[in-house]
Amino acid sequence: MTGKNTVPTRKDVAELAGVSETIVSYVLNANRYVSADKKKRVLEAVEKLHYRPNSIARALKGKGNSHILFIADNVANDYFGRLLQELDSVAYDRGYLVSLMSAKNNRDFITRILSRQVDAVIISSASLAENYIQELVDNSLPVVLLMTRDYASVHGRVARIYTGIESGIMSAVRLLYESGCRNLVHVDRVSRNLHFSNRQDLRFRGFCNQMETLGIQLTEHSFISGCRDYDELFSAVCRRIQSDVPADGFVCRNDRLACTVLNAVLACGKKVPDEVSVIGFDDSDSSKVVRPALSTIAMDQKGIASAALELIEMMVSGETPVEKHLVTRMVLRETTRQQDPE
Amino acid sequence: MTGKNTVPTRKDVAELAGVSETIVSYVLNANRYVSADKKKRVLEAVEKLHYRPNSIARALKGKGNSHILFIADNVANDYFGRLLQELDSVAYDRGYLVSLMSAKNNRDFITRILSRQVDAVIISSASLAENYIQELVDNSLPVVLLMTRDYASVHGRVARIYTGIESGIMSAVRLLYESGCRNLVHVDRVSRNLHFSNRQDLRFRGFCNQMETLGIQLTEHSFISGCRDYDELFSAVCRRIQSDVPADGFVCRNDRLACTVLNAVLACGKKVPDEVSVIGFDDSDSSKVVRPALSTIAMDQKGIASAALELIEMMVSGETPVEKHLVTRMVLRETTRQQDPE
DNA sequence: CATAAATGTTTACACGTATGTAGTAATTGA
DNA sequence: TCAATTACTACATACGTGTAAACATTTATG
Repeated sequence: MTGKNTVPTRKDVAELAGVSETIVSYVLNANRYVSADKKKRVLEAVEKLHYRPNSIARALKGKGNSHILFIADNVANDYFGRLLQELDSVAYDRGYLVSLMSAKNNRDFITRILSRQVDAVIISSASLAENYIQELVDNSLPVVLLMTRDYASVHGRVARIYTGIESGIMSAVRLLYESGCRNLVHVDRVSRNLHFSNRQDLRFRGFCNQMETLGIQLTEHSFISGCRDYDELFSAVCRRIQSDVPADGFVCRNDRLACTVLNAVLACGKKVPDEVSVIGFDDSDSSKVVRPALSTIAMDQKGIASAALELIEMMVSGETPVEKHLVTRMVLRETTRQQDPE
Repeated sequence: MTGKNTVPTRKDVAELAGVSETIVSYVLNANRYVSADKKKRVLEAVEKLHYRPNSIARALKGKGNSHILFIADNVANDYFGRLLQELDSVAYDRGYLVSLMSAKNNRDFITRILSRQVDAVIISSASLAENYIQELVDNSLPVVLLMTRDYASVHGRVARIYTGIESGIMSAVRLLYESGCRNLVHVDRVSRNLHFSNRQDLRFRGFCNQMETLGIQLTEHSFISGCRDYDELFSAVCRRIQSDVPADGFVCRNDRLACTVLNAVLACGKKVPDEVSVIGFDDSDSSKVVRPALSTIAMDQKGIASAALELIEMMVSGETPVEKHLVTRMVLRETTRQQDPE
C-alpha cells in the first residue's frame, strides 16, 4: 500500500462504469434523468474508486466551494477556541471547510479573500475596519457578522448574529446591584496600544445602559481602563479598593481580567463575595480553577456556530439574511452572592 | 461604492494593458521574456484593477493552492489556540491560507482532504488513526507530524517536528527530584471514554524514562489515570495525598489538570510548594491566575509554526523533509521549590 | 547579405467540472 | 399511423489559469 496512488477523476469513474462522463455528473448531482442501470453502475464505480468530485474544479465552475472563512482578532483564547471547535463540527457535517484569518493581517486582505472564492465569511473582530467589510459585501460575498460591537456603517446583504453579550452584561450588573453592590466598576481590556471601549462596544454599552436604567450616575470611578498589562491592572484595582469610595463590584470584559481583579481584591484583604463581588465573561478554564471559583457569563458557542451556518446557507441560496439572537448564560460560582436573577 | 463589483480576471488586465493574456501571465510568474514596456503596462493594470490571480484556477492547473490544512484533536485549548495564531501569522506572510479540521471527524476524511487539493497537512493528534495518515502520505500529500506521540508505523515522505515535550517532562521530573520530591506522580488526562497513556505518548514516555534514569521504581502509585472528570481527579489526588506513602510531587499533562491537582492538594491542608510540588504543561492563562501561581512548561508555538512552514515549503519544492527539534521552556512560579536546573 | 541566434508575442490546449443544447429511442395520445 | 411527449445520452463549451509550441521580430554572426 505504499505505491503512489493518484486521485481518481470523473473520467476514471466513467470508464469503469462504461458510461460517459456526463452521466457520472448527472448521477452525482441528481439533476437529470439517468437509467437505473447506469446509475447503479456509476455509484458502484464511485464507491470502488473512492471517487469524490474535485472541489477546486467545482468551485471554478462557479458551483460553490463549501468553504467558509472565519476572521477574528485572535483565536488564542478560550472563547474563540470553543467557537472554532463548534464551527468546525457543524461545518464538517454539512460539507464545509473552515479556514482562518487573523484580522490583523491587512496586506492584500480583500483581494486575497476574493481570489480564494470562499462561499462566505464570518467576522468576529473589533479591530477590522468597517470599510473592509463593506468591500466584501459590495463584492456580493455573503458576510456574517458576530456582533461584539456595533457595525452601524455596514450596509447591504449582511447577516448579523447577536450573541447576547449586551443583555448578558446587563444581567450581571443587575445581579450585582440586587445583591447589594452600589459601587460597580467596569474593567476594560489591557493593551499596549491604548484602546478605550465606547458605546460601539456591546459590553461597554450593556454596562452603561444598565447603570443608567438603575439610575446610577456614571463617573470616572465607574471604569478601569487604559492599563497596559495585568500588573498595572492589579495596582489599579488595589487603588480602587482602597480609595474613598471603595468599589464593591467588578464587571469584567473577560475571565482573564476578572481573575486578576479577583486576586487583587483578595490581596487587599477584602472578602469575596461578602465585601466585593467579581464577575467575568467567557466561562473559561481560568474561571473554574481560581479560588474562589469565578462567577461568569457563558456564551452559547454551539448556538452561534449553528446560527452562522444556517445564515450562510440562506445567503448562498439567495435568501435574504435575517438577524439571529442568542442568549448568554450566567454561571454563578463563588465570587457573587447568591441571588435569584428573577 | 455599493454597486455589485466583479472580480477582475487576467483577461481584464490584458485588455487594459493592451497585451495578450499570456503576457500578463508571464509578467506575474516572471518566467519568460517580456519587454520592459509591456511589463510596466501590465503591472500598472494589475495595480489599477486590484487584480490577483484566482487561486482556484491556479490550483486546478496543478500549481499549488497555498493552502495548508491543520488537523488537531481539539483546538479549544490554550496551546492550540496560540499555535493556530502563530501558524496563521507566518502562513499569511508567505501567502498561505490555514484551514482547520478536527481529528474526530472521520467520515470521508481522506477523500475530502484530497478533493480540496491542499498543499500540505499538519497533524497534531493523538487520536487520528495512523493508517489515515499513511494514506495521505501514499497519495503524495506533504504531511508534517507534530510529535506528541510516536508515529512509528508511518513511513514515507513525512516531516516530523519534535516539540520538546519529552525532554520538557524529563526536566520537570528532574527538577522535582532534585528539589527533594521522592514520591512523584504522573497525572493523566480526564476522559469519558477511558484512554490510558502508554509509551507511545511522549509525555508519558518522558516521565517513565526520567524516573528510570533516576533509579526510581515505577509502581501503580506513580500514576493517576482513568479519571472521568475533574471531580474524580480531585478525589483521586486527595486519596493519593492521604495514603500511606503520600505523594509529594505531581507532574501533569496540562495546566488544567495541574490546577485541579493544586486545588486538591491545598484542600488537603498541604503546603505548596513546601510539602508538595505541582508542575503543569502549556503556560496557559489558568497557570497564571491560580494562587499559588503554577509552575509549568511552555512550548515554543512560534518556533513550531515557523518550522512547520519551512518543512512544508521544502516538501512542496520536492526536497526531502528533515526532522526539526524544538525545545520547551520551564516557567518556574510558585508551585515548585526554586532550584537551579543546572 | 544571408542566415542563425536571441528575443518577444500569440495561438492553442489542458486542468476537472457543470450544463445548455441537441440528439436518439421509447412510450404515449388521438 | 403519425405526432407529441418522455426517458435518456452525448457533444461541446465555459470557468481562469499555466505553458509548450508556433510564430514574429530583432540582433548577432560569418
